[in-house]
Order: sequence, then structure tokens, then C-alpha cells
Amino acid sequence: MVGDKHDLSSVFDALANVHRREVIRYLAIRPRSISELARLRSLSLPAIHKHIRVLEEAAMVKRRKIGRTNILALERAPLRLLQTWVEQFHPYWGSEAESLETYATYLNKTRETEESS
Amino acid sequence: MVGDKHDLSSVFDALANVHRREVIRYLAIRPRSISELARLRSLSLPAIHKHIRVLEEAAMVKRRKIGRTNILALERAPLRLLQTWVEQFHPYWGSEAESLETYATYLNKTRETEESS
DNA sequence: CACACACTTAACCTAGAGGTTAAGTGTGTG
DNA sequence: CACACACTTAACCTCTAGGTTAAGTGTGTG
Repeated sequence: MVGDKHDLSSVFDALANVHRREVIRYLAIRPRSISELARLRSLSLPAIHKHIRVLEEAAMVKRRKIGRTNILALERAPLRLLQTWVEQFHPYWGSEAESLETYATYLNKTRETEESS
Repeated sequence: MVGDKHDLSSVFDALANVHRREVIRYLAIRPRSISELARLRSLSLPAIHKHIRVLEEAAMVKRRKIGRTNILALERAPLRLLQTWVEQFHPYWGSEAESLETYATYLNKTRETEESS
């Protein structure tokens, strides 16, 4: 279970929705207000509000209230966490050492010599 | 909408579930049969079967039938796609050029000079 | 050929995601 | 002080994810 914290789970959940991924991309350019994001994504305010709560719970965005408008900014730490997770599959990125063909051949070879359950 | 294909959406959906992420991690070590994965994750066969269909639709695993057992192997291409997506946020990985504080300061400064909608 | 094994499919259930409309709460503005 | 603006919350609806049990389909084995 190493390398898969509860943290990471909320990040994947957050990114599983295309609206939230696009919000992340918009915020990567510069901070935006909630209504601006709603307009950019053609969503109602209650709808975008729910998405933003999910992103906040994953600690992917930070909020600051200026007067009556809420400004949101991207938090990059969870994205770095995500990258770390992906990189665990790197060691033999290109080499398909554990591909199906290789393994099938391996199975056939061992089946000839050993014969346990 | 550049950089967010339909492909990618199914990959994120697939990885939003902890069972499926763990299956990916098990397959990164070596290919496994369906019943083996069910046992490893303490899931019933119908349950793991559904998860595997999701992973197949995201093209993250490949299947080969040997006799009556199904052997699954990891496909790394979607993981590379995922990594590419994450890396688009890299340019100023560490520098928080578009952080909330920076932007708030910027807003205050411009508000003094220009005064449009 | 009978039976066990390794799934697969069908039918069903429940909780939650993601949207809606409508009403409520602060906060600037004329 | 009235009113508009920028959310926020509540109540509701629908669809689907993720599990269950039970029955069905190939495929080796004695």
C-alpha cells in the first residue's frame, strides 16, 4: 500500500471530472473568481461551487475573499504528488519487461519443469 | 481544450478508484490472472471483473486467454499520457508566479490606474 | 462423460456524483 | 437605506458507480 495515501485518492477523484481539470488549467494561467470560472465552463453558480469544494478538499486550489468576490488560485503541491505517483512506473518506462508475451513465454517454460499448484 | 482528449478522461476515471490503482500497481510487478487480482484486493469475481473492464476501456491493461484463465498485463502508454498532462503545469514548477498573493497585489495596483468593468 | 474451475452475465440494490431551481447571506454602490 | 452583485445553502431529481447473489458459459481433468 506504499505510495498511495488518502491524500492522493482525493486528488484523483478531483481530476476525474473534466470541468475540474479545465478549472485547474484556467487557474494555471492566473487566479480567477468563482463567477468567472462558472462562465468559462458554462456552469451555474451552484454547480461550479460544488466542483470548487471538491478541489479545495483535495487542496488543489486556495481561496481568498476580496470584498464580495472569491479569488481562487492553483496549488501545485498535489500535482507534484500526482507526478510522483506516475513516476513509480518509470523504472523500465520503455522496456516492456513484464509484458504479456514475455510472461506467457515464461509461464510455458516453467510449466515444463515445475508442476505445482 | 488542448491537451485534454477523450482518452485522458477515461484514464482519470479509471484511476479515481483505489482498487483499480492497486491493480495497476500489482500488474506493474508482473501479469496476473483475474482470480488472483480478486483475491489480492479481497473482491468478488463480478466486482473485480467490472473494474477490469474499466481499465480495459481506458486501454491500461491488456488481456490474453490461456486455457480457461485470463492473464492481464499492464499497458504503459496511458500512464505516459497521464504524465504528459501533469507536466503541462511544470513551466514554473517551483516559482509561484501566479499565486494568490502575487495576483492580489497585481489587482490592487491596476485598480488604482485603470477602472473599467 | 461428469465434474471442477475460471470466469461471465443478469438482475438487483444503495450511496453518491452532478446537475437543477429557489431562497438566503454578506458586501459594495447610488 | 435600497438595491445589485457574488456567492452560498437547501431541497430535490436523475443517473451511474460499485457492490451483491445467482445462474450461465467455456475449458481442462479424472
